[in-house]
Amino acid sequence: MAIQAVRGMKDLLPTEAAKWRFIEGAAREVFAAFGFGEIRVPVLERTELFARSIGEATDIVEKEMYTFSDRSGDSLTLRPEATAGVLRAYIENKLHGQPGPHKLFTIGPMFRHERPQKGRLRQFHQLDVEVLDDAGPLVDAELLVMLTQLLTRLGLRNVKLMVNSLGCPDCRPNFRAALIDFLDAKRESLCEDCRRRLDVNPLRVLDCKSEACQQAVEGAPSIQDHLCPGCRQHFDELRRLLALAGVDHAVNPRLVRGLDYYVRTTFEAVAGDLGAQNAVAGGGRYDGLVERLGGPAQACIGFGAGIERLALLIDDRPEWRAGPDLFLAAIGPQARDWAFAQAQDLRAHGVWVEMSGEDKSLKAQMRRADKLGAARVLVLGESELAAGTANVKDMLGQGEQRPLSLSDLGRALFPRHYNQ
RNA sequence: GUGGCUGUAGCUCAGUUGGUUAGAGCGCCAGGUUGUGGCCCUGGAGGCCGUGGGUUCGAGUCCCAUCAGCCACCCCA
Repeated sequence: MAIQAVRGMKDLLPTEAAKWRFIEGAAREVFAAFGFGEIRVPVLERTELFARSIGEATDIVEKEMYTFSDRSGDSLTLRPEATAGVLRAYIENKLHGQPGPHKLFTIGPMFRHERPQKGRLRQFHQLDVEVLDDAGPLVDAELLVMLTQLLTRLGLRNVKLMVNSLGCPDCRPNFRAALIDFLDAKRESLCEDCRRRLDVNPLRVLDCKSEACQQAVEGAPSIQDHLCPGCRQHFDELRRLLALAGVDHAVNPRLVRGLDYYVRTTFEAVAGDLGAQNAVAGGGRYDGLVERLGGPAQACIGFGAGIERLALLIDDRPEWRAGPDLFLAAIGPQARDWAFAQAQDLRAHGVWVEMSGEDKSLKAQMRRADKLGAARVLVLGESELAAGTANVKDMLGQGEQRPLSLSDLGRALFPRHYNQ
């Protein structure tokens, strides 16, 4: 029995990888325009880092992390998200000593032991963006503009941006208390999960999918009515700036986040045609986190976007399947030797060349060239070799052929490649 | 972690109430003029019917277990 990939871990084949390069390339360009620098951090961190940042009581930390002891007995964890590691690196390398704000992005795999389904894998990949040491609503707005530009660049329509404010340590407790008061009276009509949530994380009851809960939640107090003046002003300013930048969005007072560290601005980009796992990007402000991880008190904001989920929304493009620039169809040992040597020279100039690895009939070689999607084929036999001239066939059009001197083939066919 | 559906050729799938050598389309290979692809025709290769047990004279078809995939719950990107 052949060995299979670990559950929830997927191979990325060349065609799919091309799509990923497109996504990552677009992200790099957009992020660069907003002044973000790349940071690469380890995939393994000390378990404690995530317990402290994400929150002990979250599902992620409680039951979804890949945690193990290494050979020296340290408890390590494959990162379930990127922010904690980036902040650790930020603090450890004392980047906070430099004048801020610091804009960082990273791209890579995350790991969560969940049951796989559409848009959800155990190893998945995120584009992750963080702005450190900036409290203002202007950065919040810029981050959302950047996300919007990225989605546009990727050709994604039918993605909705939802924003909310979660309040801060000053005002959230009030809201929380009001919410618990309200829900407690309806405890009986809540689903089993939500009765548990009521004690652990009452905000989550708000976005429960069960109909009973949706009804019960009808008329519940809204965080939007409980924001303290500071949070209120922050949120209003954010919305004003979003309007100025022309960013379409909706305020969703029930939008909550699964990680404990979020405060104030939170947001989520939701794709209409993705099924149940429809959040394609999500993030928010985490002002107290750097301090909690042992750094200075600095306000920060960031978001993560799921590459797999973005990829599900993007159709293949023909340019990702482009074929060789030239196929060398050689007949006979001498022609094959010449073609072999010529191929290496063309490649040294950056031309994509293919030739048949075996001594096949010309017909077979032509078929091969066609299958590969070669733009042109050079037909080369003993007589052409002797004459120093061979036909080049255009495979993309009607198949016209024209004779070409073999002595400066590369320069004649690919002047751009040869003139630099 | 819970529930439902699915697992037959490289891919997409047929496979009658359990009954001989398991099929199709696409793809692949070769040929259809001696040195020219795409369309067409002919031939060919390729399956421990996910895996392990069981029932039966006989299992791709039935039962159990297991693994994997999909979808949903949950959670989230």
